[in-house]
Amino acid sequence: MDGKPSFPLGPSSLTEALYESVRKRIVNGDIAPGEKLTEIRIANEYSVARPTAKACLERLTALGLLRRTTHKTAVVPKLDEAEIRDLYFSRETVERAAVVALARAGTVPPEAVRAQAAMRAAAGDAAQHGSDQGSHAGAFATQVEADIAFHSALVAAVGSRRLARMHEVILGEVHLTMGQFQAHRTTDPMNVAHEHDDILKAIGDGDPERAQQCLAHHLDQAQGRLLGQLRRERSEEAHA
Amino acid sequence: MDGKPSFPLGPSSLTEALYESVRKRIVNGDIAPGEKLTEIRIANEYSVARPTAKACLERLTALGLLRRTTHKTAVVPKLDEAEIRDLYFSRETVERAAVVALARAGTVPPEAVRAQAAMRAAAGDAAQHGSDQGSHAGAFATQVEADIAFHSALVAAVGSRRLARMHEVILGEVHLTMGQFQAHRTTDPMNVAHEHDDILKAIGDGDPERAQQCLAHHLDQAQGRLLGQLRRERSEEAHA
DNA sequence: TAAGGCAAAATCGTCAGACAAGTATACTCG
DNA sequence: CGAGTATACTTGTCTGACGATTTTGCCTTA
Repeated sequence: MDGKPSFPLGPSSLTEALYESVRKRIVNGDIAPGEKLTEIRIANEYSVARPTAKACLERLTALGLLRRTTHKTAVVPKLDEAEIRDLYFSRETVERAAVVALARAGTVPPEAVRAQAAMRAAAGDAAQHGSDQGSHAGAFATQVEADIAFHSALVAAVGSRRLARMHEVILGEVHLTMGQFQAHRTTDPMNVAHEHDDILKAIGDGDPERAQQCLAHHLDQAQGRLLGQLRRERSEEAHA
Repeated sequence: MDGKPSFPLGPSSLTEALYESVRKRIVNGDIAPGEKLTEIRIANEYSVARPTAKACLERLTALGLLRRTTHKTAVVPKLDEAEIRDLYFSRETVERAAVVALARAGTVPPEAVRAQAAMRAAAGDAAQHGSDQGSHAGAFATQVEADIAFHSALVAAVGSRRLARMHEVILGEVHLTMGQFQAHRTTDPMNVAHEHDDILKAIGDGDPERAQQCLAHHLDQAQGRLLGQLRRERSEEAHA
């Protein structure tokens, strides 16, 4: 490493830091949907060896954040309507199993409560800076992270390593769509926070049926916002 | 490649063939539970470059067939009771979603029917060669493959790429436990075939509730056989 | 002008060889 | 026997290279 890397890596292990950095850039739209991501580009931008860049791309591909087939350049996907539906169907499969298990145990995960508090704080920030576009973007990113953290915490709290791994397989795409479509902007963040509260309450009350209903409603709403935004973008393209 | 590889690779792409070969050796016990699997060993046994061996091990690790952490040698896992329970919990999460979706559509997957026929044929072979240990092992392996194919076909028939990917994450371990514990031997293969028939019938009848009950029963039975075998092995070890 | 073909460039797949870092094993000493 | 140290082994990452595949650009033809 004799060059000055464009995206400096921190003190943690190289491949881990590389993966995290590229992942973040994909999720936040810095590397845009449809954009090609070559091993050589990553190797140059981060001053790492090409095999290291390759491993990074392979990992991102395995987690749905990139699409890549043999002998072709990786590309950041943009999900269409059918894919969003499939994503949310699969998401619900995993997360329903999680909330049902938690409700049966009557176990409210502290991490989910913490993520919910972070979500409320971010929602408050968003309302406060409504007229300040720069801080608005920051608060929005925090909302997304808190939302992801909430759902991840629910799944993680079940204590099933395999359920968590299956969740991870789709979480990249979930995160990607939230970044790409920014559909969160089309609703009051407090609505999302209320839906989370409903889920937590049903879990705490030991009511598996209600827990899964609240979750299904919440995910339906989220999916609906994404699909609405997708249709808006498609209609804007048709007029351009 | 100037040496003669110990395990010759076919005409398909190198990394794919390597992965398949090592995966099969792990599943059939040729590379035994607890056994360490170094990059250097794979590179030598297959006459490939070490990075190629590394990529193979990483892929097997991602799919649960190996355990590997940073700076340590990969090892074939042997699942304990808690892990088998977790595996079957997660398996049921995915497969229940699949049979419910299929039953709602009243769609019996032709591939599942085909796998079921293969299973019956293998069960017939097992009964016929009951006293011939060599062919018995072959028929057993075919039963396992047919069983896996049946369940995979159910999930694949939903047409959800993400559900299939989540299933794949656990399928390696499912396959691994079946090979390691050979618990299939502790029941008449026709019992398994009947349980598959029940699932298919419920799907064909468009009865989601019955489909998931039949599946749950089937997986409970399978899990019970595995746990029974695990306890038998543990008690044999205690006496050795 | 548009389409097709071909050559060059770009990218990916895999390799050999090497050095650094981390872990495991063996040996020695108290 | 246990602890510490040295050595061996393995993994992480790199450089440089060759071969294979895909993409791009240019030229020719209809």
